[in-house]
Amino acid sequence: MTKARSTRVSSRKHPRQARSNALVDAVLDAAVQVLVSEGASRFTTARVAERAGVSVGSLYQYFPNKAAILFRLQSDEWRRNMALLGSILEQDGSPPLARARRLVHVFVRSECEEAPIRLALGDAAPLYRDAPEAIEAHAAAAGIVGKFMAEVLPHASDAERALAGDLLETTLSAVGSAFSAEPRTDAEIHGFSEELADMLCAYLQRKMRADAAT
Amino acid sequence: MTKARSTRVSSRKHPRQARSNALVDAVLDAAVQVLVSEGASRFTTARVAERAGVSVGSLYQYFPNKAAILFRLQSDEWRRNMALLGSILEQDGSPPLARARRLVHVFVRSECEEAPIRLALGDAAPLYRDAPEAIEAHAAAAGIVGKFMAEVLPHASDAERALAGDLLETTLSAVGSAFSAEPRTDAEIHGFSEELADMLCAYLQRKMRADAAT
DNA sequence: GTCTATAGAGGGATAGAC
DNA sequence: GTCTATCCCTCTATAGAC
Repeated sequence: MTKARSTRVSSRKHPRQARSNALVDAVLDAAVQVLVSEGASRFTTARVAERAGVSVGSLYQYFPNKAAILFRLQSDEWRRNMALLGSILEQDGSPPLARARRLVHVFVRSECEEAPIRLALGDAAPLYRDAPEAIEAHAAAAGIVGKFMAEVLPHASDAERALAGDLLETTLSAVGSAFSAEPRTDAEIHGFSEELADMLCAYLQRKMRADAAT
Repeated sequence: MTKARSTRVSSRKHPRQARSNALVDAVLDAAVQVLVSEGASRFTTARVAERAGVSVGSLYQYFPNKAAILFRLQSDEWRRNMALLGSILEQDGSPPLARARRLVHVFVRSECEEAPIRLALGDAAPLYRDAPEAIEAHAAAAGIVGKFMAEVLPHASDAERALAGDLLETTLSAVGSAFSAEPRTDAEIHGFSEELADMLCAYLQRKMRADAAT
């Protein structure tokens, strides 16, 4: 039993990247707890170790330094978002705009659920934007989105598709993140998602009309 | 003469909020220099004072603590963005969608120019999101955008207008910020702005059609 | 493998001289 | 008003016992 008191923070779906050490899991869970409950500036190795019920010494045997813990948390989040993106956008069968709309709803809701950790992580982690994992994640996303765009705009040039896909990806990610920065009710989430989906679909439909008129 | 070497960083338009102390200006300029050249984690009162050519003691006579310096930088940025928003969106004469498009171009370019400072500031400032100045800035923005929306969607309900306006504001701000996180060429800035403007206009036009069919 | 104890560095803020 | 010197605290990371 961990010391986890009342605050349910890590929704505990995501059964943690297969086969790790129990201590590593404890540290990562504790890291999330500390980040959310104490804030980024009070995120220290000592506090994480204490909350995890292990000693700093042990912690440092599995993580070379503090940044490595934060980085691992960030990587996990990237992986989850990739999985989400792929699983929804690649469902053949339903029409493209329906898939896009569904993605918006699921993604925005997911962002809201993980907002506390995401915000604290953003404060604590001076952006791993250039890390290989980040490049890789972004490439994967671009691939999935690219496939989607090819389906939607079959006659457009690669450059046009890339630009449009980039705009969609950036918008979904940035707007979802900004919206979830404040606590939201279910109704707010639904209403805003619907409106955001409207915007993206209006844009896509305009593009599709132009593409069809080739 | 300051020690400022080669890097031109603060575009030195914005003649610094009327009537301040020279020392305050020196500190704020130095703060930007340190933030951009050394990064958020190395932003210390000692370094700022050194770069400004004053002592820490003097610095602390004008700023109660380190956070106050960062906060002042942040406030200044909010003010500038408000001025930009108002000056473009409230130009009567040109049609609404043209103003919106122009706003996108100017705003994205502005964001790119100030990206280094904005990024570093974001890393350094554990969220001023709830500060009165932030609330105030956001309220001012909502007012300007609200007026614009009233012009564009005269028959819509207040709630509908608020939702649409909120989406536009959030999108412009969040997407502009995300886009400018990486260095961009002039061509990239122009192309992306045009595409973003297309998206926002496609959304607005759909809304306007629905509004006209009341 | 895991612990305790601590070295070692850095930085925020202030006291008191000038 | 401005400076120098320094206090005190926090934190990372490791050394060495068990």
